[in-house]
Amino acid sequence: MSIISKNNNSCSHCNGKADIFSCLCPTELDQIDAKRIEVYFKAGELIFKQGTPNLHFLCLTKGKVKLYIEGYNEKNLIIGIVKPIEYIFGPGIYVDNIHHYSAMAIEDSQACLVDIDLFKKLMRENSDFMEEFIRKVSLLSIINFEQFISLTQKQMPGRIADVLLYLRDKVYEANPFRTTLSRQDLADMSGMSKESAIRILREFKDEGIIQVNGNEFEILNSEHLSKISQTG
Amino acid sequence: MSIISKNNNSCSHCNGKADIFSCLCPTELDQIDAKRIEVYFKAGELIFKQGTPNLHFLCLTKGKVKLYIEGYNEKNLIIGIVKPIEYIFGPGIYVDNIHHYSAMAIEDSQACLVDIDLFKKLMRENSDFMEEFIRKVSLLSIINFEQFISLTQKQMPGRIADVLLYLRDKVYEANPFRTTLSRQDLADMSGMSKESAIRILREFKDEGIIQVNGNEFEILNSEHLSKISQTG
DNA sequence: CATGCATATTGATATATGTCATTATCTTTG
DNA sequence: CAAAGATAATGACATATATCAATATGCATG
Repeated sequence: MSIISKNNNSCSHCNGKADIFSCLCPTELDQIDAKRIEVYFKAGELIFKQGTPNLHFLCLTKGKVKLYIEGYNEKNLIIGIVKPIEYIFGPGIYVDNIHHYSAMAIEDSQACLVDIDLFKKLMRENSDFMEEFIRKVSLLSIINFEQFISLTQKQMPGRIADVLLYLRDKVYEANPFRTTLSRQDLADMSGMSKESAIRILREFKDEGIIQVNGNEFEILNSEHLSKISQTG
Repeated sequence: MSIISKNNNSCSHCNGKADIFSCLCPTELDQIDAKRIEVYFKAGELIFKQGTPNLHFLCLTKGKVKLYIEGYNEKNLIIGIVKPIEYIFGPGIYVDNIHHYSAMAIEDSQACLVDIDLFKKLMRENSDFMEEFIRKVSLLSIINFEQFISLTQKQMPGRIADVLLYLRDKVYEANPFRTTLSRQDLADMSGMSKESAIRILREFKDEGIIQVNGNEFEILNSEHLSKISQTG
């Protein structure tokens, strides 16, 4: 991981896409610009680990990152995949300054790190910015509830369907899509064993609902998949 | 449900226990006092329902309330039990003004309803208050993660153990404790069928880990129960 | 190109958990 | 107090899911 601060890109460059920062005036953006650190991560590299101090607010500008809770018996639960330009920040910021999940690059990635204290200061000074932030936190929480219900009340086919639809609609925004997530990752997203995930994928393939070729997936029958998602 | 506004109690009366409001100055508290509505709910009454507009921030002053997501096939997932003096507010406040879970009194309860717009206004004006609010939201999120891991990675005995420890330590703060939660509720807290919950409780009883008498529970072997919680 | 290592796949089997039917217990109500 | 309705408990059984072992496939490395 290599650190390059203050390169030719600036915060205002990201600003167009990165909604939350559009609440900040130029002076405020400059403060962030002056203190932000730009970091590159290779695919597979750990960005931060659950349990370590949470010192930065992170803005992903390139690549993709998986967020996962490290649970019991070496099992992980992937709670989301982040793509540019989106933010990575944990609930620990205002509680205990500890990361409550881990983040790992699943593609070569680039991120800006903003000092948490500066971030908090701007929040206090700019209530539009603050409200946008709360909106983001709240949205995360709502998405969380959905995954919660999916994992606790649906059977395996429904959960795999949810993962496939999530990847197509929210992560890759394409169909077919090629993923760098392993089968183990797909299992960690749907709360089941790797073998079970593979089996369900094969069933979907046999039924003509999806096409699978290594890491390339294509959803052929969207309606059927949505129905499986709903009937659990 | 009967509504009585502006009774002899005031916000400052609750203030001592209700940390978040201690950030407000008397003038601000008066604004809330002037607009708050005090409501009584009988055990079993619905306080608000998932999907309906979220117009109030709620402060529970008496009784107990269960928060639950209404999922598929009439199945509910209880995400928490609230006791006085704690707050009830959903992530919808800053997103879509919709309740994303339902709330039901499980004991005769009393709550103060504060208009969401006034609440948001105070948040904008008082950044201490705002930070306390975010702290609360974040804490909820962290607790959520824990339940998430419990439900997705532990087997039934571990999940029931978690529920029992939660009730003893966080809800009733007593041992033995008497609950108004039904077996179905306990099942909804641990993501399993009512029958399974009953079975596990009986096993714990047979092994001398707990004592059960109708709705009165006593944890006899705390260490063993914690171990079960940890080994999943 | 061969070798080794990681990942993916498959099948057989064990286990956890849900469902259904039945009985028991408690609570309310007339 | 009896009857009825809810809730709780139990057992038999079906099914979903994990585990384990074996094999296959892809991919990097020398």
